[in-house]
Amino acid sequence: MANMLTSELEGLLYGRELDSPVVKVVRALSGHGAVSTSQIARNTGLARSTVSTILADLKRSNLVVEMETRNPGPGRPAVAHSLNPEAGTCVGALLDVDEIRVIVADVAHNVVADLAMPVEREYSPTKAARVVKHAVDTLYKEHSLAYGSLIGIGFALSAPLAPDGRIMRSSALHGWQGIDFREAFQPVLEKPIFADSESNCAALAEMMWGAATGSSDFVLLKLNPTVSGAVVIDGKPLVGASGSAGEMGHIVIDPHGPLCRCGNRGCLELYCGAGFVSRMATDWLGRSMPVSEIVSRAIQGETGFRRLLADAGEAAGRGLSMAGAMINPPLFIISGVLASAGELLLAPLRASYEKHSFVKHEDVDEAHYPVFKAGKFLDNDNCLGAAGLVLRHSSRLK
Amino acid sequence: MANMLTSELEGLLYGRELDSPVVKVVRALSGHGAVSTSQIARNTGLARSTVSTILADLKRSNLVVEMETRNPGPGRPAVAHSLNPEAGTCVGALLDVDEIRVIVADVAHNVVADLAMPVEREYSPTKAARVVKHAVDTLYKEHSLAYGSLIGIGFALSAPLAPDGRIMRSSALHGWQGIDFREAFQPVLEKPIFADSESNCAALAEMMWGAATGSSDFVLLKLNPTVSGAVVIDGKPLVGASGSAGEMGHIVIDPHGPLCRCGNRGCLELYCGAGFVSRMATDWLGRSMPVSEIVSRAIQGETGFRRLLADAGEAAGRGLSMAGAMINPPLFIISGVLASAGELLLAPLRASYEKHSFVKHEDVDEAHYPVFKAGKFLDNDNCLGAAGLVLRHSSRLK
DNA sequence: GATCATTTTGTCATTTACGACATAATTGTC
DNA sequence: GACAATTATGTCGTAAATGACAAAATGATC
Repeated sequence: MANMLTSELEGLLYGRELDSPVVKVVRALSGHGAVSTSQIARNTGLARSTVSTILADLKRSNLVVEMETRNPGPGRPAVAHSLNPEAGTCVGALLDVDEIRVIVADVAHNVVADLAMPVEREYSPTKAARVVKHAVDTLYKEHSLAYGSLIGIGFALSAPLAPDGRIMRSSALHGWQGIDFREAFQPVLEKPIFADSESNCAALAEMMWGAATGSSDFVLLKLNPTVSGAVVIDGKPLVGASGSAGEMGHIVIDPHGPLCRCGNRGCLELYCGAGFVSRMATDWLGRSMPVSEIVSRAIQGETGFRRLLADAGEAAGRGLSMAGAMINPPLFIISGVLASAGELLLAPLRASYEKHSFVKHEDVDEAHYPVFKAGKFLDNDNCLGAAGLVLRHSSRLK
Repeated sequence: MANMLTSELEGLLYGRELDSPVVKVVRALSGHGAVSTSQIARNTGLARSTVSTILADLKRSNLVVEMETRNPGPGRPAVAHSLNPEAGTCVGALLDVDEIRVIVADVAHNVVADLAMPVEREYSPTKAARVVKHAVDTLYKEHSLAYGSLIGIGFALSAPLAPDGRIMRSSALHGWQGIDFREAFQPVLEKPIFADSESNCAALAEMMWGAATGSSDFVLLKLNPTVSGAVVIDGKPLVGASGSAGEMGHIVIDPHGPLCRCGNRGCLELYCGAGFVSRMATDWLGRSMPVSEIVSRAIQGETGFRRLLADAGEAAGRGLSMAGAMINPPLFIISGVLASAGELLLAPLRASYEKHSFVKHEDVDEAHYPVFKAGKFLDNDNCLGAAGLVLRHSSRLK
């Protein structure tokens, strides 16, 4: 049964244009939880009648189920639709420096299973493919899921992926340069695969279910030990000529600054990454302290730690002011560990952005001035987004 | 006769969706000179049959004419199509600080007439509309063109224009903040009007007829007394929340640097604008010298002037490395007065970009590394692009 | 010089998305 | 409780874009 549904779903999703009406509708459904026909029509720009017939097809195939909802205002109450969780499962896999993490989600994007595996550094693509395959097999067996229900696997890569599907050099995935991702992973996994950079996946997660819901243009900045980011234009994360769009952590803000792991001097990462905060804390305390503890101490009111976060926010704001000048997005999402500090980070960040920006707050009315928000996901944004690639099936491995 | 054609053209162009097949075809035709049916199909992504029928319509209305061409390889020779220059005229108008410039071009984008008028600073929108109207009337009379053949007027603004059509504060067009561009200009001109920022128009010109022909993703940097720029993604120049996307001249590269006219410190403009070059030359010579002369002296081999241009290139490269990190475009176009120095500017610029970039040349193969080119238009790029808005009719005043 | 491969072009039946209409289900008001 | 107002939904004819087919016009090959 589930198998039949899955093959139908595959037929409906793949083999189609990347922006065909069907895909748009599924995309809209995969975003918000329960949506009515007319809402989908408004969101996608399609005609109501088109959405209506498509939904009828999807319901006939049991891929979409109805849910009853209340309407606040007058008028006929809307029928809420959502993807049938039983229709299939997706996998999201993160390939990080020293860790491979796999999550299983149903079509409605509820996380069903989660498995993080440490791996020795400098692992090979072949190794990675085998590890993922094994993890998926294990998880499906453990949770008694049918492997046939798996409709696709999305990958979040800690390396740039060029538009042609080739992996570019990165410090995280060593020796992968020049490898064709599809060729390396497709044979082992025997399912449709999708991939994007780790930070683009994170942006996708925030756009579909997080702080950027409903926004199609925003810039994401992730403040972890490494600082990365993504630029989303018109609902699509920018890829770039070599797949490295959004790498804001390595904007050089001081050519005479300290040396960065990337080989340049004075990269933004050195001034607003989690590494900066923990290094400063160590200097101050004489001992090391986990970043999460630094943040919670700051929240509890310890001024020293607050100042550290403010300094990081100041630098981040300066970095984002550059994005503001070039891209001028209506929304900035700040995520990563440091973002859990909330306003302690955001307030100085906003002030610094304003200070270093060309467009001042008074130059424009409120509606035209960018909004700064903390991200919703702190831990598994990239895995979640990778799973999201499958249903959204926006990625570059056809 | 011309009038009949024009009204037909208007009917075909306006009243349609902004990306309807007809508009796409006209757009393709307005770009390259002579294109075959199948080439248009490939460029636009439309089916050959669609293009075929549309072209038939356009030919019947005399808006498109055939030209014979040779084919190099085997196969049936292609029939080249191009817009009929007699079908109508477009106007491009630049509203600058102390100058209003108007050009008239035919539908094939040959410039028919050109008129630059100095105006006193801080002129009002009403004044501007009247001046443009008067200039257009004069030019059409002088060149014995029928006013009825005018199908639309495009404006290049020296101010940000928000997506909703409202003008934001700028140092060039004083007191225009909050004005609805359409409301202010439409009544006076009685023709379809279009508008975009000056630098976005310049980018459009480079994309349609200049150094970025065929590219749909690139970053433009204009090195004039003011330094501006544009970011083109997917064939569309970014607008931004308040219309100030691409304002790269005011990225702060040194928070403790000298004060900039915009009120910040250490903006990029101060290190790579034409103002920087002329200021340094004045210091050195003890007298002022026009930038154009500085450039030609440098070309003739005078090392002092060469060094000045190299310094500007160095700074520009550093600025562009930030665009590289965020956007990672495959192409950078450098235009403005300084770009006439050619490799004297570009060589140090490339070196500096490479030095300050995260993605090094050796990290990727040639195909994934960005190309740096000088722009094709030095003087009237913005006017030309403004006229281009009309046929492309991509702009935000519906 | 005939044949093949190649590329372009136009036509036509099929598919597809849309706009218009009619209908359904609720809230608020008199 | 009836009626207007409002909003959502489904159906159907129409317009439009497409894919498949057939034909045309060349260069290359034997």
